[in-house]
Amino acid sequence: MYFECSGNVWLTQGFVKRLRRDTIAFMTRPNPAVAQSATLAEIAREAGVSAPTVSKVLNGRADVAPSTRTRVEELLRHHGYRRRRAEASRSPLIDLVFHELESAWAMEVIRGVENVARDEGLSVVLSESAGRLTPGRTWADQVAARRPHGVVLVLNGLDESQRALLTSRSIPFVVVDPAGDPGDDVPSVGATNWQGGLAATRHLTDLGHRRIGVISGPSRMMCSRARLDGYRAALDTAGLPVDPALIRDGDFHHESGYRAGLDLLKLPDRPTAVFAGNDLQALGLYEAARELGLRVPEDLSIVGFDDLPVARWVGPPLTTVRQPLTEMAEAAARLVLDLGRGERPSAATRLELSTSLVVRSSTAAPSGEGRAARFGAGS
Amino acid sequence: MYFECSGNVWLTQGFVKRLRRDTIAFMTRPNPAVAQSATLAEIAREAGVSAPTVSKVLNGRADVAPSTRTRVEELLRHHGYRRRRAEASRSPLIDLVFHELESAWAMEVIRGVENVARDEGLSVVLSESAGRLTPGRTWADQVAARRPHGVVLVLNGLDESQRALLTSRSIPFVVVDPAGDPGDDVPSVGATNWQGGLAATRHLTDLGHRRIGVISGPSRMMCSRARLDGYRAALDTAGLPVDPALIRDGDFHHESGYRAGLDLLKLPDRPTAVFAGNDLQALGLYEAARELGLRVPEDLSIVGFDDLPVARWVGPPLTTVRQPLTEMAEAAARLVLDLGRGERPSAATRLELSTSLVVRSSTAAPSGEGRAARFGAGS
DNA sequence: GCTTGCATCGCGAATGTTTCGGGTTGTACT
DNA sequence: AGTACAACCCGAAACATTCGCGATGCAAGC
Repeated sequence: MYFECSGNVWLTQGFVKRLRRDTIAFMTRPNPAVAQSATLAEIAREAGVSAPTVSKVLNGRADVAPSTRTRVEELLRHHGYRRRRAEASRSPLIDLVFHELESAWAMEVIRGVENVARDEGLSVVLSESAGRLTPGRTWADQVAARRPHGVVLVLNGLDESQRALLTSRSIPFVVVDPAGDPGDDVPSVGATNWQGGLAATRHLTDLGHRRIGVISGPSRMMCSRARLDGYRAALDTAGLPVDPALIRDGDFHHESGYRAGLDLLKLPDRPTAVFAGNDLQALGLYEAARELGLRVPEDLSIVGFDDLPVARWVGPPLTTVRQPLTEMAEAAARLVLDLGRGERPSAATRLELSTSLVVRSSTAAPSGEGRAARFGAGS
Repeated sequence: MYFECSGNVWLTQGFVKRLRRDTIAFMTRPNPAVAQSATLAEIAREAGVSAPTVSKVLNGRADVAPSTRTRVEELLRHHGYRRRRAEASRSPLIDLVFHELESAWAMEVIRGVENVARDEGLSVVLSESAGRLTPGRTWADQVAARRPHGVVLVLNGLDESQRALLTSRSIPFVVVDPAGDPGDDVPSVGATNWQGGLAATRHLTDLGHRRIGVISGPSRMMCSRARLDGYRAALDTAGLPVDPALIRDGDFHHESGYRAGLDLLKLPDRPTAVFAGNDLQALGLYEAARELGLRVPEDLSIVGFDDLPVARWVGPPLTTVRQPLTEMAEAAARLVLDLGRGERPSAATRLELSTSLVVRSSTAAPSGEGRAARFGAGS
């Protein structure tokens, strides 16, 4: 066995032993200047409580009076307390918290985090923040209690108190596809949604479409807005007007794609193509088109977003913007682990992986217009 | 707060306190007859080693001489050692181990386990057993190290040594949809696959189909075989011959459904209906049918199995056999937790949830035959 | 033969954690 | 006012686990 000593210097056992004997254990004594910070017991004494109480504070147990808790926390912070034994008391875990555990979307992310975790010998803890837990205990409490190496969050919003909790326990975290304001100084990983929306729409304008509808995601989510703006930019570039009547809101689920689709397709001057916002909404749109007897892509071109596995499997295979969800999750996991090792600048990192258009068979030139169909439906 | 006392009797705090005061703590003393089994320290003394050494044995650390290890293990077994404090030294976790983390299938199972876990204040640890870990450490080692309340397994096979490891750490486990021999005395949760295959096929015979193909799953998996046998039984009941030419093997993935579908549909006397074995294969079959210009359900009826969310979303919506994956996973999770509490007879439990046919729009009466189509394709 | 290098094994002491009984306080009911 | 009760809070003691070191044994080199 070897001993690692301050970074990259390795000492053999024999050397250490000789050194210790020769120097009469002078150098190997814990150096008070480097200050192994106080022990739990010392903190306790100073705070005028018992060791178990301090332990409880550290572990976020419930039965500590708020006043005591703050006093102890103060002292802990002041002393820069660190568990003396067992810095390995971080569990070999990485937490993955979804706001809502649904759809194939989540699966891709899970896979990505799983991959990285396995490489690092860690396991993945999955939780959903939406449903309520035992009252008083949020996901953050549970996460803090198990001391994982890091947390990957897929949330709509990050509560300030939860964030403080993680920070105080020095558990690093990264947000995937954050919905919040971009002003946040939270490290995050996303995709180039704007460019994706642009590419999707430009693909349609390039095919010759002039009336292009869009079903946007929830407007509170940044990614929806970015995609929508990409759509607008593409229309603008092509010299086409942005018609508010062709813009519909959805919630990224199948059902809303169906409803918004019916709306759009029943317009007197219906669009010949629709950018569906995501793949699930695109599937809903398929259904609406079927119901109205419209053929895809002959009568209606459709572009999705995400490139879920199912996009390849539906009929006709869906043209969509590939969002590298698995890679994004991998990047997030790696980033959070690096943060834990202190290997990254603490400057908030914002990583954006690029999207790419995947052309399949759900898009074609508009048939009813002046220009003849230029492309067939073949894949 | 209430105190539970031996099963269903609940005592109020006041009552307990009064009792304790009045009886001068006589009755509430730990009863030596109920024998809190030996502590770690006692075991250590008896074995002639120190407490830390026993601790290491318990936790499977490496640095214990084999002879010492066996001696201590012997004593532990002999005394029926149990952690005295901290029966809660089980982490508030429940492990969920997949052989392969793929497809929407897994997502449903995850959701089910998640639901139960949240109710119980536990978190879910997800792992995949297929890829290799750091050499020498299998999923079972990791699971054993974190002492979860239970393990839900979704595996093809359960290694004997891994099983022994879990048993020796008294970590209960349950297998979902086991692929192995039914002779196993492992508690498990499944679905009525045979009945499902029967119902799917009978639905087709009832519609008037006479040539019904089937794309089976991997034959080593019990569920595939059960579904196939259900298919056979249904044909038999309807007085139809079982034509081996109409039976194809798949691997439950989209691609194999496509290939097998092409095979079947190119037969000179092609089937008018196919039971696709599962939903993914049904989607592959859709694609094959599209490619050959066959309409579903007019020219070809298709029945799937599983009822994944996507089954509702494809065009036409897929008639399929609903397998209550989420409920199965919930049942498995509950079962494994009950096992951990010793609330179930140790007799191996085999739970089978029932499947049910969900008729959508991918099935109709055969059109080319004597009897006219009786049902339209509308949903 | 003696030293050196290295690995294995086990312990003492330090450290953190859990259990669970008891004190204190606030509240509702008599 | 008195009683009963439950919530809340804390600590002593019991307990498990880790750290660092020493002891021992083996093999190679001088």
